[in-house]
Amino acid sequence: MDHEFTVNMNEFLPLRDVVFNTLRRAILTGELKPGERLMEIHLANRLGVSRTPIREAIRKLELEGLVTMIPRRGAEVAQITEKSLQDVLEVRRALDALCAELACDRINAEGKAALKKACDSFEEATKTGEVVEIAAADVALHDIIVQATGNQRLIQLINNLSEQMYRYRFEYIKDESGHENLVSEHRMIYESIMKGDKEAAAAAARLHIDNQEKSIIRQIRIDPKRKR
Amino acid sequence: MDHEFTVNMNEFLPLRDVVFNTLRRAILTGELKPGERLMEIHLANRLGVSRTPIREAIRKLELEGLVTMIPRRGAEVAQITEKSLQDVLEVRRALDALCAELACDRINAEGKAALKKACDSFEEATKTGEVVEIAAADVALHDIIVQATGNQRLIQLINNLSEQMYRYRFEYIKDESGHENLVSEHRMIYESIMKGDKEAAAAAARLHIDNQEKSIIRQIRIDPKRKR
DNA sequence: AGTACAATCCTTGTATACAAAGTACATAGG
DNA sequence: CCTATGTACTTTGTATACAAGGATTGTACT
Repeated sequence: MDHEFTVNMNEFLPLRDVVFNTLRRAILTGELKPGERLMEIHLANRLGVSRTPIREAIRKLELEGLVTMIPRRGAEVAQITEKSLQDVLEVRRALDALCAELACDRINAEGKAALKKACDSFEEATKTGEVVEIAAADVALHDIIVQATGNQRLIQLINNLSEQMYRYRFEYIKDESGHENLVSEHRMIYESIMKGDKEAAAAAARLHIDNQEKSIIRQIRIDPKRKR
Repeated sequence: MDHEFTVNMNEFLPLRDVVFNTLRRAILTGELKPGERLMEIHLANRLGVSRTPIREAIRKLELEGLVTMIPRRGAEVAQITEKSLQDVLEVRRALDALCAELACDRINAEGKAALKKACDSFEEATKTGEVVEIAAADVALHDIIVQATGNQRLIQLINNLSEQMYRYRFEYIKDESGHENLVSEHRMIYESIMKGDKEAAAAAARLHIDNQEKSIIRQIRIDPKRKR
């Protein structure tokens, strides 16, 4: 089996961070599959570095929950179970609702302008039907809301939790039938924030996650990637 | 300046994990103070290990937000600002409320029994006035609720966020005047969960955090440890 | 006396060497 | 033929060596 990922030497970062980003990307895009072993020497050879930066990167991936350590056996890419996805989504539902509420209070004029634009861009994107474009527009929109909270810890946590589902983000966007729903959900969140209606914004954010959850769970059931 | 922490060699864990736990504990208890540099060779000598496990432990502390990396200068204990504490508490408020709601649905018979016992134990502890004992009873009670959710990700996140405030946990318990409040807040949460009243449980959990926040912020204002 | 420059030391970043443990395979015995 | 044991190999865990960058201190010159 041959992987195609490679280090990006342009980055002026410690090797451990380059390796960390590289491996994380490979895991999140599915290039490294759940259950696959991460063997230090192989990775070191492939990435052209020594074991030290590899090991340090793995420590971070470990704490992030993307790899599982097995004593004396090393790291492997964490399995994604339906349960673990539901756990993540359950937390995200609460935190996205919190984001929406906080954004109501804290978003400023330029944030509002950006949000309006992002909302329109998303609607445009759905019309093109380009999955990648839609996904990007979706991320951009949510990012504006998250950033508007000004809560660094919250921003970090949401980003981390979102990552856990990156492998499935295209799946639920591919489902064309959900597009009108996505658009109207975004509109709902957008309008609630504009009005400063925290209750409505939180409710809309929760509904948005609920629908994503349904979509993702359906995809998993159809194509159960979890081997064990 | 001399630190007294030492490794616990009884543990049958990789050294990196022993070091990680040791350093984390030292940071959370305030033994290592914000802004203090973590120099690898010194730590290695003090803990009787080589630099490798130290470095790997620091990578995890870095991702956990307990240390800050400065390029070519190494790690130092992360500063705690009032803003960062409020950020943490804002997230905890949402997640504790979520815990309370989920616990309403998911707590089982033995969980209920344990919760009742923990609630009584806490009340007992406040009567003794022993700060350490009160803190332990408080943790035990909250832990039962958190565990009752059965959501591993949520459990992990709450534990991590709680840690960020360990340095202040004694401060707000020392404040004797707040004890009746703490007891009644716990009772409120307990009863709401027993009744399965999610709304009330969530509200009580939020109130509980609100009061802790007030107490902690007051402490910080009195004794502003942040140097910069 | 103050400033600028240089040399040295300290610390991190990275690579490699060595030890221990676990696994797999092969061989021998029942 | 199946099982059990031993040996060799693979891989992690830990230590150490080496290189490079930054900071600090000392000295010389203005």
